[in-house]
Amino acid sequence: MHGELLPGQALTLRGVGKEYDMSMTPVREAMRRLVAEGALSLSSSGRITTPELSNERIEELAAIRALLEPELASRALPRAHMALIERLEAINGQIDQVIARSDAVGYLKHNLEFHRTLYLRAQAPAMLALAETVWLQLGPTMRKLYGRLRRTESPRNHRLILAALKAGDDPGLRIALRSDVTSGLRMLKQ
Amino acid sequence: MHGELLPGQALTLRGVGKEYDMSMTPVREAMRRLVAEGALSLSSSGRITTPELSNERIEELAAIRALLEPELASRALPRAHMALIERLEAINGQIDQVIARSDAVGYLKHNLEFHRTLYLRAQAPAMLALAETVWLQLGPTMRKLYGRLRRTESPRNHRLILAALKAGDDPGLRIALRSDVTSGLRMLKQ
DNA sequence: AGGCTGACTTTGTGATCACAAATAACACAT
DNA sequence: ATGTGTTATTTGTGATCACAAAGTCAGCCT
Repeated sequence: MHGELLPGQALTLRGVGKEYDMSMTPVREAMRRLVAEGALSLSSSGRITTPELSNERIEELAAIRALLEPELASRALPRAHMALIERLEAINGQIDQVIARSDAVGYLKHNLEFHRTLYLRAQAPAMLALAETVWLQLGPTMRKLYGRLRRTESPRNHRLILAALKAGDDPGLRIALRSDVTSGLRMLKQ
Repeated sequence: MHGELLPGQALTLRGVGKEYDMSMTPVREAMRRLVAEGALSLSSSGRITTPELSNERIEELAAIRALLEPELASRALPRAHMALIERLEAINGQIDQVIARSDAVGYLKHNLEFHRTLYLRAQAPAMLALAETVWLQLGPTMRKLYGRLRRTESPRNHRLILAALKAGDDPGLRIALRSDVTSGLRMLKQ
């Protein structure tokens, strides 16, 4: 999810098992789970790698984000008090620092933390779980294409989100989210 | 997904393994996958059962369906030729027969087949996978509450969907889908 | 130099086992 | 009859193993 792994990276049961000092069995269960969620892909011969997404798949996943995340934000809006907004602003500050260091993994991590912090207020666990599934699928690809992201865009969109939250402006919030989610991913294709 | 299992039903690794004549290991992998998708729930002690959904969860899952499925139908619309519409009409005929027999599992199966047949044309595999995840979570609950479903509603909504498909009416199609998806599930809460 | 065949290694699969935790069953006392 | 303590059984967990398929690599031939 945070882009620690690049697309196409192979993972072996014994290798990961040794890395975390456990046997193959629990690793298998975890891998199978991640394959089921689309976070890892399983070749016909059983080999497991991080997925290499086609442009069409990237666009589709972006469309799903654009569908789910404005809804999550909208549901969080009535419950978004000042304490939450302040926490989001703090996370935004961390994002600025991470961008300054051009730390791709840190950027992905804090950016997702911003979104998750907001969505947790939506009281919609199933919807949030679907969104996280999508993030998981995009992680390696976003890391690989981090250099192409217009990193100046993201903080601006986040500020628009915060402004809409403060104003209680639901349509504005939905638009800000859609544009935050798709502006980042528009850069990724090709 | 088809409601063969009722909510709260317990499943054991050894039991399912014996049923399908295999050892615990592959059963464990399958169960873990289904737990990850929300199709089964894992108690704190590791026991596995089909989920018993709260009213809030049912509403949330219905909201997700209402978000995803109109989008899938809309994407299928430009590619929906007469052959597809005829297949959907045939499935609708089977649904009528199944309702006459009050066959809950058959109803769920054919109803989902109707939706999946349409959505396959959307060329959006990730979005369809998310929709199927939701269906999987709802299966046992829909079966349990099948008696409460207004079974006369569903064929009418399906006819509205088919009419919108024939007319190439995108807004009408989206509305028909939203109402098909939510009218069924509105009955489920309490 | 390039491609092919062979042997060797890596890897996932399914099965089985020991173990501990949790559940179920049961007997007993009140 | 009901609650309680103990015993027996069921159950998931993690580890290990044999096996077959897949992948890798070296050496040889053309």
